[in-house]
Amino acid sequence: MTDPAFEAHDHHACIVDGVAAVERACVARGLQLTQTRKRVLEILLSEHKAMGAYEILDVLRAEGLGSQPPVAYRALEFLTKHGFAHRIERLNAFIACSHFGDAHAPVFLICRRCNSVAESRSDVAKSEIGRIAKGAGFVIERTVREAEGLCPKCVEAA
Amino acid sequence: MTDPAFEAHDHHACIVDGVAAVERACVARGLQLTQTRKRVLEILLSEHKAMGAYEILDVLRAEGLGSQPPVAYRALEFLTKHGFAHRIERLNAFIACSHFGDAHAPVFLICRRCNSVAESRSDVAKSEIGRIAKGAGFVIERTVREAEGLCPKCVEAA
DNA sequence: CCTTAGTCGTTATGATATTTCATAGCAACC
DNA sequence: GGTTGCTATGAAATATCATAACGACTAAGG
Ligand SMILES: [Zn+2]
Ligand SMILES: [Zn+2]
Ligand SMILES: [Zn+2]
Ligand SMILES: [Zn+2]
Repeated sequence: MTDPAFEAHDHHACIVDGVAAVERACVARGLQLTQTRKRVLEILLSEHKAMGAYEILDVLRAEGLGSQPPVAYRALEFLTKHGFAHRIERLNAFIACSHFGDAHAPVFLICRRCNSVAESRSDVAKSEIGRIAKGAGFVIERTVREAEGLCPKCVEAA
Repeated sequence: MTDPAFEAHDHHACIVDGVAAVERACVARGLQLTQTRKRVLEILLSEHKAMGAYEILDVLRAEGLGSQPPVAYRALEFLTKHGFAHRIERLNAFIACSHFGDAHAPVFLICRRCNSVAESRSDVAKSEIGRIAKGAGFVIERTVREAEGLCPKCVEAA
């Protein structure tokens, strides 16, 4: 078992398919994928890495799509709110969702050497954090599960 | 099964015992629990809530123990580095460790209503995130596992 | 036309974190 | 005693991340 983010793949298709899927979802759910929102999604899809809000803003600014922080944050809020992107708490950064579809509780593997980020989905109910919460009578609404370390390539390189 | 953070307990003992345990550990490991470090630990222990660095700094400043951000951050770095406190990524804030002792991979339950935070320990190797990483050939060095939701009290109140 | 909800652009501000350079205290060693 | 190395501090500036607030624009529905 390997992960797209950690191995070679047709990345152009990654981007095209990702945008198309979100476009379909927005139509289906009556959401407006405005130009800025779409562009931010493309920027996030352009690499399997997490990008900071200001890094994204730099690109928008260069393209004349906005220059102030709220422009980027609003687009990111839209994308994360609807599950098209995720926020990586450990990095204060964002990444496009790579398990697109329904709502899910993502798990991230973050390589500290090459900065790649892989997303896995997981069932909170069956996870350890779910078990702990249940035992404590705690009702989970959202989870943050991120592991930092070395990806297969970087382990090999080291 | 319940959690200290989520139920009534002798909180004064919580603080005293917590400081005493860290003092012993510092002696044992040859670490220096300086006045500022000790005071920051006490501040963190004073509540089962996460506190922001500047919130802590305000207290230090009022007591003449330092007024600049690095003063608070250095003490927090010391405490987190040695496992006496943890950083809650979701909140950009810090909390005293409540499972004091050896190195561990903490799991946090964060109540969004009353802001209490409970810490559990867990074995990464046996957790879902560990299983996912293993399958991907990813070597974990650190994990962030935080659940946000409602604690037992707040569930009942709602 | 008018209203309303959503979006957008901008200014200003707040909150969090790091970098940099300089200094103080202390113990080991010669 | 003087030097060296180490750890902790102090102080200033800067970098990074995030939100509040307000007015203007626009599309959809009556
Ligand atoms: Zn996802
Ligand atoms: Zn890597
Ligand atoms: Zn702990
Ligand atoms: Zn609560």
